[in-house]
Amino acid sequence: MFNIDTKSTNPVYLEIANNIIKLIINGTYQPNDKLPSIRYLSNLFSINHNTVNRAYLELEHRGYIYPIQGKGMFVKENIEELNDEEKRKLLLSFADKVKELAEISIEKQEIDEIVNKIYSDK
Amino acid sequence: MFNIDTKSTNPVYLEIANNIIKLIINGTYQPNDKLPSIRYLSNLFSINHNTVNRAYLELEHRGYIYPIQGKGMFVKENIEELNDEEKRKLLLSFADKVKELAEISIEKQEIDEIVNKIYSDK
Amino acid sequence: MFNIDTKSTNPVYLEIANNIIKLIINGTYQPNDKLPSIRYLSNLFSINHNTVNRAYLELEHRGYIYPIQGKGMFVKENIEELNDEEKRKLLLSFADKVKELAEISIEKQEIDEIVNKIYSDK
Amino acid sequence: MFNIDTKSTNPVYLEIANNIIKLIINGTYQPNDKLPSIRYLSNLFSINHNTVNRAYLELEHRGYIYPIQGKGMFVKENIEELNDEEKRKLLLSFADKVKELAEISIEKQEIDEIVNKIYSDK
DNA sequence: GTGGTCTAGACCACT
DNA sequence: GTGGTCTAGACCACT
Repeated sequence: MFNIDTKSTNPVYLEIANNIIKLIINGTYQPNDKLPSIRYLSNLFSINHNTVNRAYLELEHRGYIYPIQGKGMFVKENIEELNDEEKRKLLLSFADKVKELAEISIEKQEIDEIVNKIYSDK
Repeated sequence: MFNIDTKSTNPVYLEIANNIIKLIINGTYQPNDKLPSIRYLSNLFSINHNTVNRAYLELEHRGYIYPIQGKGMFVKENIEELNDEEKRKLLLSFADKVKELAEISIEKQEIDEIVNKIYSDK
Repeated sequence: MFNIDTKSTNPVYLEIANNIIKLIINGTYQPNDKLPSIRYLSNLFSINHNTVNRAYLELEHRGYIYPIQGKGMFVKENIEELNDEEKRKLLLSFADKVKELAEISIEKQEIDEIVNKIYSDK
Repeated sequence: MFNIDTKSTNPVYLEIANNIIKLIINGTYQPNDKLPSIRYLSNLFSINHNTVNRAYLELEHRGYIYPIQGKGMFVKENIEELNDEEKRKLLLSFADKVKELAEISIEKQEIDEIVNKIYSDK
């Protein structure tokens, strides 16, 4: 379910935050659902709990989650707008990626094949 | 020609290095061509010369370029294999991006539209 | 243990890198051992931390070591091939040195005495 | 006759200077012999004439050669002491090289073979 | 003018 | 405390 790329130059806390946003967008975590505990995720990824904490702080700042003292972090309600904004960002970033490929003369056909393969595997 | 994304979490030196690799792959810089000088690029991007130097050091380590003392940095010959490897990496990273979009239920149609738009603009 | 020759025309960062390679080859540092921290070595040699960092960057590029964020630099596994390659280089460089001496008419006997002395002192 | 290692981290002007010293020590250039012209060597090594000039300046400073205005550079007389000093330095540097090899557990036998080979080829 | 190396100092991410 | 990145500034070797 989680998919943290440690080879990325993204800071680990951002990798985690972005991952959780995707799980919220695709409905894995619904409004008012409890998110995994800091301890659980820090064990899962073999990283320090402060790093997971920082990821949750980031999500709280961005308006995705809220804490309940002593209980954990929970998904906020009415985040459709945030989700749409996030999708828009991901599509823009996708478009940049496609432009990159076009600039180095990758054929459109090669791109279509990759996209078709992924969507037919679903 | 250059396209440095300062909003990226990539270190600036990697943004520069990756940018130059793309310009080598698409043939803007041919084998034995002289690359822009460290001082020129540091002025162009308003960054410290050591950062550009680090980018060129990275490209040298990866086998893309070589220095001539007092003359500048030049593109190596016989880098077809490096270029292919780099293209392969970019396509893999593209596939990951598409998988991300599929996981958050972006419709294939939306993706196809973006790709079509970019390739028809070319 | 460390033996940095500041009189050498080698850049300081290479002196450090080469020194550490020798300590890896002779087994002082084993795979997955933690290397001295950048700050420790920069204090030890009274040089700037960036210079030690550059030495470690060099070793990382050459495939000898890897970093763990917040923990330090560690010796890689499966570096036998690298070690053999490095030994080969040192023996080639040694052969060049001997040729130099032969060319200026140093007697073989003088060379043998030096070699014998060093190996009997071990 | 000349043997300039451009891969060395030695500055090129020092490589040239050291090379000429060896040619003086082994008698290729005798006292009062004229050394090759700056123009000749800069063509031979495909380098700028200033670099050769710098090498000759170095040799002049070290007491090996003297200039005659409009005629060129010549080997000094009575440089036996300098030659001995230089030989001593080369032997010390050779001894360091051997110590290096001993420290990385190169067998004495391997060293002896290299030395024997080079001296029997002479 | 061009790259190579180094210092002093700063701030960030992660432990 | 540990590595990673960056700035500002300096001096060197080579053209």
